Amino acid sequence: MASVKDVARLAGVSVATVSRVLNDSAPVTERTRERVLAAVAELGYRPNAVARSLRTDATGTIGLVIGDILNPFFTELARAAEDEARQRGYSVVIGNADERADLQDHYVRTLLERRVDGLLLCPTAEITSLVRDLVDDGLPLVFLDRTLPGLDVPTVRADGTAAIGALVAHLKGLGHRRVAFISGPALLSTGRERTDAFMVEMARHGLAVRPEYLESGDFQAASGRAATARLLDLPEPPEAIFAGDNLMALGALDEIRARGLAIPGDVALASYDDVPWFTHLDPPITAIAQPVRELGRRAVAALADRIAGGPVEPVELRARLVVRRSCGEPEREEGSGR
Amino acid sequence: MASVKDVARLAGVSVATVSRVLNDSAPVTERTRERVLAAVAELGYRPNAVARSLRTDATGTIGLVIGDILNPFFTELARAAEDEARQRGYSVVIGNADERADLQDHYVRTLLERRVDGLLLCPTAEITSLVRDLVDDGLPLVFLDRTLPGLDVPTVRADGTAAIGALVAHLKGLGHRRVAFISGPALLSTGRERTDAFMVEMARHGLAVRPEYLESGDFQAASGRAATARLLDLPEPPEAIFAGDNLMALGALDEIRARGLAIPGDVALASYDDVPWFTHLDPPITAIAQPVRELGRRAVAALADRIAGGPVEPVELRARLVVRRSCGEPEREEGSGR
DNA sequence: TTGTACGCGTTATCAC
DNA sequence: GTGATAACGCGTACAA
Repeated sequence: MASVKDVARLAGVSVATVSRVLNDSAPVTERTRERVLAAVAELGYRPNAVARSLRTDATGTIGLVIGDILNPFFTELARAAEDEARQRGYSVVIGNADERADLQDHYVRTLLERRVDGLLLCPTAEITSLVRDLVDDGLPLVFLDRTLPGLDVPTVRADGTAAIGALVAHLKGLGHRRVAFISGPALLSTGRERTDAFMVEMARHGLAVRPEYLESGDFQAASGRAATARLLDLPEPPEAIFAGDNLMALGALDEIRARGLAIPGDVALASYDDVPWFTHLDPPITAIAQPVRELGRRAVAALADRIAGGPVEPVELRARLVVRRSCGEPEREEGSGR
Repeated sequence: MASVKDVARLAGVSVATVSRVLNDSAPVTERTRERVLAAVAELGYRPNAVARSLRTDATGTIGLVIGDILNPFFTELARAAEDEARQRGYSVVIGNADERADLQDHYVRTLLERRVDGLLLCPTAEITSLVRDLVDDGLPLVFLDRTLPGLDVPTVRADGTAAIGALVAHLKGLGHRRVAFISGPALLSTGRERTDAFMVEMARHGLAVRPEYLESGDFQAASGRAATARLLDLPEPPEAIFAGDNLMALGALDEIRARGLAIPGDVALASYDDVPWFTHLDPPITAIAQPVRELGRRAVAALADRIAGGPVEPVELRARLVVRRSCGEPEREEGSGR
C-alpha cells in the first residue's frame, strides 16, 4: 500500500511537504498542494492511522465495554454513544462483557493495548484489580450506567428513585397492595439502587413488602422467569410484579403466559427499562424509561472532556414512568410511550 | 507508559530479549525470563499494539460494517461474529451504516486507515466506488447477508427460498388465498431475493398475487406500518400479510392493532427474520428464522481463511419456517421456536 | 543465549 | 515555502 514516501516521490516533493498538505499544518504553495493531491489520488493513497497514532500518541478511538450486547438497553446505549463519538471524530470499539468479569477484563486489556484515548465502562459487579489499575494509571475513564464503590471515577447514570416512587403510587392508586419486586444482582449498583428505592417507596406509601415478595435475579430472562414462578407458587401470590430490568420482565411475561394467567387481570406487570416492543405487546407494558440516548451522548461528552484534560462532573439524569396498560390502568390512560 | 526499553533497563537485559520473552519467539534462559517477567509486573507494562502493528503489518483486528445496529438481526449477527473472532484472537470493530451508503463508506474508510486485517461487509444497496476499490486493492473481504452483483467477493448468507415456499404452503393449507407481501428495497439483494422467492412460490402453489398486494418498504418499522395501512385500506384487503423483515413486521403489527383488528382472526401475519420476542407476543408470530449465529461464525471463519491466504468458498445456509400461531394455526401446532 | 541496529509510516523540529 | 531527519515502540536479521 502506498505511503507518504511514494506520494512524495511521485509529486516530486519531500515527505514533510506531503504531510503538510494532508494535515494543512503549515502553508504550502497552491501549485505544490495540487501536485501532492494529484499524486494522492493517482496512488489511491490512504494514510496509515497506525503509524500516525504511534507518532502522535493518540488513536482517535474510545473503548466502550458494555454489560450484555443482547440486552436492548445496552444496544441502544452503544448506538447513542457511537453517534456522539462519530460527531466528535472518534471511533468506538465495543467490548461485550456478557456480564462476566473475566470477559470485561479481557476487553479492557486489549483496548488498553490498542491505546484507546479513553474508556467508557459499564462495570460488572466485581471490582477487578485491572479496573483499579486503570484508575491509578490515569487513563481517561468514565463509568456508564453503573458505579463501583470506592473508586474516584465520574459516572454517567440515570436515577430511578423518583420514577419508582411514581410507579409505587401508580400501583397503589390502582388498588394493588401485594407488590413483588424481582431485583437485579445486589453486587451491581443498578441492582442495589432499584431495590433500595423500591423498599423505601413502598414504606413511604404505607405498603408492606413481605420477604417472600422480594425475589432476585441476574438481569437475564431466565432468572426473571424462575423468580416469577416462585412468586406465583406462593400460597398468596402478589397482585403485581415489578421486574428490575427488561429481560427479567420478559421472563416474567413468559411464565405468566405459560400458566394461562391474564395481565393485568390475574397479575399486574411492570418493568424497569423500557424497550420499543413493550408498546406492541398486548397489553402494552407499563415501564420505567431511562433516557438511554442521552446517557450515551453525555457519557461520550464527559469522556471527551476528560481526554481534553478538562474537569468532569458526574452526570445524573432521571428515569421516568411510562404508564401503559399492564397494571390494570383504565382504557385510555396510555402514556406517551417512546 | 512503560515501554520495552524500560523493562529491559530494569531487568538488566536488552530490548530484544524482552521481546523474545514476551512472544517467546526464541529460547531464553529461565533466569532471565523470570527477571524480565518481574520487571514487566513491577512496571505494569502493557505492550503497545499500535507499535507492534506498525512493525508486523497486522492489527489483529477485523472490521464489521452492518446495516443497522438497532435491527435485532444485525445485533445478533454482530455478537456471533465477535464470539468467533475472539476465539480466533481477533478483535472486531463494528461500524453501523444505518442503511446509508455514505455512512457505510465513512466506516469502511476509517477501518481501512486503521489497517484492519480484513473486512466483513453487509453492503448497502448502492455499489460505491470505495467498495469497488476495496476489491481491487485485494483487501480480505467477505460479504455478509447481502451480495452486490458483479463483484468477485465471497458471500456468507442464508437462502430463504425453501422456507418461503414452506410458508406459502403453510398459508395455503390454512385456507389463505389472498396473501400480501411487503418487500424490502429492490436494490438490496436480500430484498430482491425474498420478493422473487415469494412470487415464484405463490405461482408454484397456484396462488395469484394481485399487483396491489405487493407492497414495498425499506426494512424499517415505519415503512411496514405504512404499507400495511395501504393494504388494509384496499377494497378487498389480503387475508394474510407477509413482512419482508422483522422491523416491517413490527410496523404491520402496530397498524393492525391500531385498527382494532385481531390476529389471526381478521388478518394473518408472518415475518421474515425471527426475533426472540416474537415468541412473547399474543399470538406468537410465525416467522422465517435465519441461522444468524452460524452466519456470523462462518463469516468470520471465511474471512480468517482469506486473511491466511487460503481459498474461500461462498457459504449458503438455509433459513427455516418456524410455525407459531399468527396465521390461524390450530391451537397446538406451535413450532420449536428458538 | 544474548545484544546491536535497522525499519515500519508518520509527524514535528530544525535548518535552509 | 520547503527539505532532511529524529523519534514514536516494537520485532527481527545479524553478530557475537
